Amino acid sequence: MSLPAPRKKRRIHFDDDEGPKRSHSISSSPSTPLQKQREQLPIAKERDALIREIRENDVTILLGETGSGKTTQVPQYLLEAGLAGKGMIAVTQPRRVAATSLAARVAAERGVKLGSLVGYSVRFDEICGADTKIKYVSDGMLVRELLSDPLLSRYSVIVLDEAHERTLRTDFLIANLKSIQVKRKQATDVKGKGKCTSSAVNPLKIIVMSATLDAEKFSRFYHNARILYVKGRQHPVKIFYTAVNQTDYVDSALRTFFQIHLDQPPGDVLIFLPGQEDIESLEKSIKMHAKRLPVLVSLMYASLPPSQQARIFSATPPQTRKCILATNIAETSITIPGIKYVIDTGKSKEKRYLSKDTGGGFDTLLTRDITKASAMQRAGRAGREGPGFCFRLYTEEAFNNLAAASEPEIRRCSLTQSVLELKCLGQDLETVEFMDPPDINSVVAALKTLWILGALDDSKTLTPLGRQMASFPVEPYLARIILASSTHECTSEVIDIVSMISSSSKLFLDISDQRDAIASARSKFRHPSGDHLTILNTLRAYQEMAETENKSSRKEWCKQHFLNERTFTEALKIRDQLRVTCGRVGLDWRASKKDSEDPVLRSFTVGLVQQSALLQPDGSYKQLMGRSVVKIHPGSTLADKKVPAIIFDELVYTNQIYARGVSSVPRSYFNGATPAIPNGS
DNA sequence: TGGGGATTT
Repeated sequence: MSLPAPRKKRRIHFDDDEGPKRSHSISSSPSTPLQKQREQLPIAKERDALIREIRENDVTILLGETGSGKTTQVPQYLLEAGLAGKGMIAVTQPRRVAATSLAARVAAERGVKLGSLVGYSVRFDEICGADTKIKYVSDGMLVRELLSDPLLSRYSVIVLDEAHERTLRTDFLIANLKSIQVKRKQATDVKGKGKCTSSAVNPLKIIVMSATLDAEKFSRFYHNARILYVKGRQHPVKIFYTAVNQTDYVDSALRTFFQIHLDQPPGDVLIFLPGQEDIESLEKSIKMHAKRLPVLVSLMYASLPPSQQARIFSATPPQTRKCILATNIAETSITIPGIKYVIDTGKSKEKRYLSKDTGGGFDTLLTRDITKASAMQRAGRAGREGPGFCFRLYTEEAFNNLAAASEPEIRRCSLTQSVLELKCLGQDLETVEFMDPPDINSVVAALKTLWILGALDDSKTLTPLGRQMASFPVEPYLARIILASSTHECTSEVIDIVSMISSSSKLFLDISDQRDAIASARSKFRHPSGDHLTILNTLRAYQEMAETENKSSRKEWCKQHFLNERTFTEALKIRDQLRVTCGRVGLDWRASKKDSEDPVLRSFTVGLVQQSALLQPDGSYKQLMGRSVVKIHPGSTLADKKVPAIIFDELVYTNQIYARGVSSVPRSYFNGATPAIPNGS
């Protein structure tokens, strides 16, 4: 290791600052009755004013600091005030785990069984009944509901929580709810005059809840809707900045950690870093310098094996300080108890989709400065259980120059799926009023992709094929592959692979210093054509093993092969869902050409025609549709192989443009794969 | 030779 031991004279100097303070709710003592706890929440004082405002206005913006209790209390206030009427109250959340745990909490507060008065609905998991009035839902779930019920008529109030996160799906809902509210108002007016007796369409109330100062923007979008503020309940977090800019944030983090470790009272430390590589490097440095002063180092990032993730929750032994090195997974998704000190490098990795008019576009993954909102969120992690400290490895001036909030996803993501969903609702992304309009190039790229996939015709009209594609809960290109498998009679195999690809957890675990062992453990699954059929082999091996083995041996088998069992369990749920959808659109999911790989690869080529490249005379791969030279990702079974043509699941630009999820196909498969393939170029 | 984080009738 090249990092020198931290020495006194090279201490990093932090300026003391009385500025931004932020922290989180005090967890209530378990002996207090739930009703008492409810009354003590900061929002309880505002109850009557809140109900009055919401009753009088169609849209309300609620700016509530963390710990105010808005997410659990507002729906109950609405219910108690009779504002739900005959309909339901929906509360959207960007993350499924939030939706399920909030529902459980609110059910407990009301003393009812989960799934009766209070329920939740997320993918694969719904606990609701005929008497459910408050329903916590993932934002994606409500988008899907919109496709079958364009007026969302079951709901009388829709609460969009965590709106400041600006997920693609929340923005999609914000835009649609605005026009739904108008339509439902018109329907109610007409009904009131006795001209309509059919449906029971009731007016819709919208409540947008946000934790940052974006409230004005939400208000402007909804005709200057009233903004209500609710204070949070927080422990103070003292913020420190560096006196000068740091050039090496990993080295700065190391020095700062030891300054805390040597000089400061007990308390665990959480260090925010951009990615796995920095985390592993800092882990080595800390361990090397911590010989005499015990430190328990644990790591936290999404692709870390679950068994190692669990370590961050273990109790810290006496006389030891726990130090957690994490990506921004610890910013919102995971709460770690016992943190008193936060070290913030001010960096994170950000994925951004670059649409190219020449091809399918690609994702970039670059280390960037965080936003002010993110910096405040990180600092808040030090004050959950008591007063805390946050050391920012940048100057106060640098903080002041950070962007207030990150760009909404609608300006960073591929819009292919959203355009298809809007087409199903009879709308166009070009004309729908969004809070932040998408980049026109992204819209054009999405339209082009959908046209190439056959979802839209030459006049941008939704085709029957496109409607079928939209009914599958996977990305349009994967839906196209499933539909193509019907022609090639291999839907069974294709659905197996598509389920694995669309699982959110990575199948192949990676531990940097065990790469050789990993490669040999997995070699038996390897298929010569590449990653798609290798995934199929792996799934088949898992299922064969799972038929006879119990839970702990299954876990052991996955560990031996460095595979993530969560990927299999999630994929099997997705597969069930896809099989049901196949039945609904008239596909036979049992169709199989046993052990014949050609039909499978032919089906994939239909959906991946935009994600393909041809071998050039100089040995490089160049996009079939597009001008970029791409390299096969080192993690692929085809890395370093030269084959005439490849198809791939995605392109990621880091240092080079890498193709991931790669298979080799004959060039002839591209002939007539879709009507859109340019001749001979 | 390399992987921020969510999510889908």
